[in-house]
Amino acid sequence: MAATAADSATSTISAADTTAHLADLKHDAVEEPSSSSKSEEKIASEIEIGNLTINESNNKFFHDPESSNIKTITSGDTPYASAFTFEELNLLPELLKGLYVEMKYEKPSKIQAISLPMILKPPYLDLIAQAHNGSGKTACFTLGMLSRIDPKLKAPQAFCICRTRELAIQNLEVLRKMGKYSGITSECAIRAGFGNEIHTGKKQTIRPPITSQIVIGTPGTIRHRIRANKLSLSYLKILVLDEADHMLAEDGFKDDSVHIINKIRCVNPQCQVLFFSATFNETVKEFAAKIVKGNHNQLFVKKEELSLQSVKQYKVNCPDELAKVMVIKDRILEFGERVGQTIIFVRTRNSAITLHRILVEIGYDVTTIQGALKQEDRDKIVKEFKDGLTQVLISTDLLARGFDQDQVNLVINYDLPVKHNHPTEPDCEVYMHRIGRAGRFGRKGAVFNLLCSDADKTIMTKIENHFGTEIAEVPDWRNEKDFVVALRSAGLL
DNA sequence: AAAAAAC
Repeated sequence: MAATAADSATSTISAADTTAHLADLKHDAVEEPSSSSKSEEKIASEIEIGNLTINESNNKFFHDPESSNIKTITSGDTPYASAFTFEELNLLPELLKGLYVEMKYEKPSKIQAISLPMILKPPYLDLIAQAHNGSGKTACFTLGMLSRIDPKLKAPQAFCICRTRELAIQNLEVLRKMGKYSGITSECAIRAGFGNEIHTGKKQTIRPPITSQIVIGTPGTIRHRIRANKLSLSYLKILVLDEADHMLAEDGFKDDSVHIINKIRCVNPQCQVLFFSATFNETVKEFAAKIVKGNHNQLFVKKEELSLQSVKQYKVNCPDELAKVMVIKDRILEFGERVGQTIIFVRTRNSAITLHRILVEIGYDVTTIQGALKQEDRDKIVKEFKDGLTQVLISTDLLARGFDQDQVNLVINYDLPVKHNHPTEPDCEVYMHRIGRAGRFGRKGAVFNLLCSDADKTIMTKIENHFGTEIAEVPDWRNEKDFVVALRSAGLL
């Protein structure tokens, strides 16, 4: 195996490498610096796949919430060393100031340490990057975009495509905060104003071409602006797909994403492409690898290691739907409200409306968000929740991915996520994203899965098997004490 | 209507 690796034109780096490692880059593997006498066994293992070399890397240098490994795959011959500090990344002083003063960052998280050198170092290879929920992916690509902008050139140089308008707005907020001292201009490209309202027939306003240096938007709008020649591709240096597995797989999103990428490749073949997500199933992984340019980098996490250690998962058997409602109100939220905010996920818009009505009827005030609401209402509900004015939010999978609110400690799956074309099969990716709304950046959290049929139990088991985890059961849905124990064991009470 | 984006 070592011979094949040495013979190949590829070189391998360890994400755990230190500066001392620079001299060692052509070697097959690097010892984990902190390893004991058993260091021989700790040597990074390499597997040859096609022209790619895989390197299992151990990185113990960051106090990251996750201790699990990120697998580095690199093709091409550019060596990369992880960044222990932001200074090593040769950022402009204005950006460093943004990181320290505005973002209050001290040093790179694990995914930032590994991915930022890959993003920022010529020849600016494409990157497929997977990392845990709440581990700092957004900062990776926002910093990547900001760093690559030529400040003197007032034209779009970076795009970020997001799955929902909420996510586009959230990412723009992060970018502007981080880039506060940089003078770099940015804007959202999302469909303004209307939700699902019917057009009034008002004449369209004539839109000027976009001059912002960074454009963050939803796929339909970006595609439309490009086609209308209002969004230039001529100076584009970097394209980011946030929640990339979703953007490349789901009906409606896939078409737009692929179309935009192809269009960019036509005009601007050397444009760097970054795919970021907490989840990449095997199918999407292969598809993504076909889309990126031949020489590219990949970072992956094993699905068994994707669960957040700081978030405790529970299942609760409920005899019927009413029991679910009672569990939410009288068992979980009774105590849960003291420890932070809660998101309750449901499967459909209708069950969001129904659950909202029932909870209000029995005297419990909640807010609800789903895609059929007008955009201004959606914005208001998100803002109230982010400002801490509301405590409990019911949501469809609209907020399942990417939504970042530190104070969310509790996630309740009123309905388990299932595949739309296969209602007996769980959607494990969505499950992982939902539970990732709690426990941001290593915070404590708890998830309650409410089950009320054999079908639910089967789906739950399939989820447990998929991630190789066992989910603890709350013994009796009627027993308040059982829930106190659960919350306490999650570190929340 | 699974939900989401958007013409």
